[in-house]
Amino acid sequence: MNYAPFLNYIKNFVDLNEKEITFLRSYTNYKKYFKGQYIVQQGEVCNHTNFIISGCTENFYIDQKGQEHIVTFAIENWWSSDISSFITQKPSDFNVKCLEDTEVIQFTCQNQDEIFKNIPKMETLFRKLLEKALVSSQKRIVNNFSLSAKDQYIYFKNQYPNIEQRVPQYMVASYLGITKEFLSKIKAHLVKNKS
Amino acid sequence: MNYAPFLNYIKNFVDLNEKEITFLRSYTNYKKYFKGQYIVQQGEVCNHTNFIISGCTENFYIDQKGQEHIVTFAIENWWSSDISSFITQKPSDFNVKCLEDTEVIQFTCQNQDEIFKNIPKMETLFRKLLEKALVSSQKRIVNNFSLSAKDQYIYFKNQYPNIEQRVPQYMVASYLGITKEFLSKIKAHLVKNKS
DNA sequence: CGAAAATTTGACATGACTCAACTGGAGTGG
DNA sequence: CCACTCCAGTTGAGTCATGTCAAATTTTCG
Repeated sequence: MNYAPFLNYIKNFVDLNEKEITFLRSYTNYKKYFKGQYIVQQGEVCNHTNFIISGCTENFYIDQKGQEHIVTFAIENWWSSDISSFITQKPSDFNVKCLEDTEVIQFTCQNQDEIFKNIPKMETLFRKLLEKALVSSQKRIVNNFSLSAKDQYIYFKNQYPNIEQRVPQYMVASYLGITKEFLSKIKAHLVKNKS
Repeated sequence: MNYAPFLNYIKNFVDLNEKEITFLRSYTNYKKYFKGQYIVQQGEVCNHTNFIISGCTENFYIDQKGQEHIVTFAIENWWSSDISSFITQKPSDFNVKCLEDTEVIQFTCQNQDEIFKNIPKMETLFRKLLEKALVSSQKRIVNNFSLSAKDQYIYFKNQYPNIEQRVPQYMVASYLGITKEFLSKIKAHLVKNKS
């Protein structure tokens, strides 16, 4: 079990003393998932928020037509859960699935409340994380408005340079909301006209 | 000046005692804007978060091609600001403009910090609001993936029944990310095939 | 090596956009 | 009260970005 990356991450934002760290440890736990395993399954309640120590997850759903859509990826030092299900404790509309063997630090909804009650700094941290997540979610909507599929792909590559090599291309297409065939054509076009 | 709706709103989530209410009042202020007035202008820092007592605002930006895109509307009991600029205190990419005469309760970034420091319940409230905002932002991305323009329009009408009558149709189109002409055609089609 | 999965390519289809012309109210001023 | 303009909305013809489907090719991995 490998707890240090989690504490290092937190240290970037707030300072915790020994007692707080001990508390935090006792209200979180380590878990290892294997490639292909589901952390959350559509229809089940998402019981944990997960901080990724190593590995990679996708968050996707299946729509009425049976088509799969990837909403987010998450890698080391990111958070992964279905926040909607987690906060309401109602069945999730999404799946969270491991694309690689994945180690996480996780906590339940009740434990999150305990942590926030006992370490208010942690609530401040989470509020700020949520602010940032909201900004980047809005940014994605804005890009959808203004950018062609090609430009959205370029934006994605710049913003998440580490992800493209780790996931198959058809998943990138799904994340961008386009077909795998069309992404393939975009890439062919980029190779021809640039570099 | 009309402060009660703000307190009523807060009372839905947390209980504040007299002292806390007094504190809150002294760290927020009331302001009235007129129809057409800008609360935030693209390029300026968004100094305030605004809670709308009465009226209606739009949050929009102008893209490279000079085209206007509405990102959000806000009406009574909603929050209105450019959160990205507010939290970073950097120039905003968006405009916030009043579509009607609009009364708000507002506070600055520093005052928000003071409020959270002195009334931790308020930070909890904001964390929860941010969670919900993030969920609905993600929901919009998901709808973009799965729904045709027509179905997105239907969804919009159901979710925001109060807004459509208050803003012109071309703004609804902009919010949905489609052209006004196409929305007009969608509506004609809906009238013919249903009702 | 062989099978399955992922990617590429091409022909064709379609949802949504563009542009331009038209309709119909809502002022505004004479 | 009419004539004029302005703005929002409608309609239609043509176009373009992206999707669909199917076949061919490449990569991955047991």
